[in-house]
Amino acid sequence: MNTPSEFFKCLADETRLTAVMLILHEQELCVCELTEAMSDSQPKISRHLAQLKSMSVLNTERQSQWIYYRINENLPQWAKDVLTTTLAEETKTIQPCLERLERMGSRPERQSKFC
Amino acid sequence: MNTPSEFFKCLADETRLTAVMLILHEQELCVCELTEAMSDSQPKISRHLAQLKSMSVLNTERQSQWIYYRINENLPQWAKDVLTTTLAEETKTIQPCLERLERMGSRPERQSKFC
DNA sequence: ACCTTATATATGATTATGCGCATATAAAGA
DNA sequence: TCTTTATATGCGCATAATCATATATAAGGT
Repeated sequence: MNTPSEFFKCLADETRLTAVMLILHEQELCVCELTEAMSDSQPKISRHLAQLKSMSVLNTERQSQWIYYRINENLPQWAKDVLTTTLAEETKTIQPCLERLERMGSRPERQSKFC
Repeated sequence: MNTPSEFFKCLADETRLTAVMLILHEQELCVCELTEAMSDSQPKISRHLAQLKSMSVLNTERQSQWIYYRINENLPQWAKDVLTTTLAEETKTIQPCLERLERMGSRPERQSKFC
C-alpha cells in the first residue's frame, strides 16, 4: 500500500471492506470463519484476502491448518484511523455476519499464545 | 453515496482523490483551477467531478461562467472525518498542485457573498 | 449575431476488476 | 499412504472503469 488512493481501492469493494471490518472487530479470523460469516464462496473470500495481504492491509499467521488474517499492525496511523472510523459506521451492517460467526459450529480453537 | 464501500470507490482513483483533497483544502475550486492545479485535461477533470457530484461527495454552485465545486456539507460525519484524516496525510503530496494554483494567472475572482 | 472562455458529454478503444468453476497445495489424522 | 479439511490459484468470461479525442452547451463580452 503506497498511496492513499491505493488504500481506498482496497476498501472500495463490498467483500473486501466487510472482511476487513470483521477482522478488525474480531482481531483475527481464518478463511473458513469469514466464508461462514459472510456466507460467500471460499475462493472468492480467499482471493480478496490475498489481495488485501499483497497490499499490506492484512497479514497472516498460520496455526496448523488454519491461516489467520489480521490487520497489519504496521499500517500507517492515518489508515488505521480510517479503519476505526469506518468500523464505527459499519457496526450495524456487520451484525448479521457476527451472528453467523457465533452460530458457527466447529470454529477452530485458537492456541493461546501464553501457555 | 449509500455505503462506505461506495464512498471509498470515490476516493479510489488518484485524480478524484487529489481533486477532493484540493477542494477540501481550498474550500471551493472551479474546473479550470483544478485543471491547472493538477495539470490534467479539462474533460478528464470534469468527468471525475461529475462522478463525485453524482455520488454526493461534492456539490456545485455556479457563479456566472464558473462552476465551483465544494465538499457536500451534508456528507455523513464519518465520511468528513475520513476526508480530514486523509488530507493531513496528503498535505505534502498536493503541495505542487497548490503551487501551480497560486502561480496561475487569471484565476477567477470570487464574488464576496456579503456585499 | 459572433467570438471567446468555461464546462459537459458522446464515442470508441483499452484496460482493469470481479466472478464462477475447476483444480492445486498443504496440513492433520487414520 | 489415503482421506479429509483448509486454503490458494489458474482460466475464461462478463462487466466496469478510464482515457483521449472530438463536439456540444452555456455564459459573457464585442
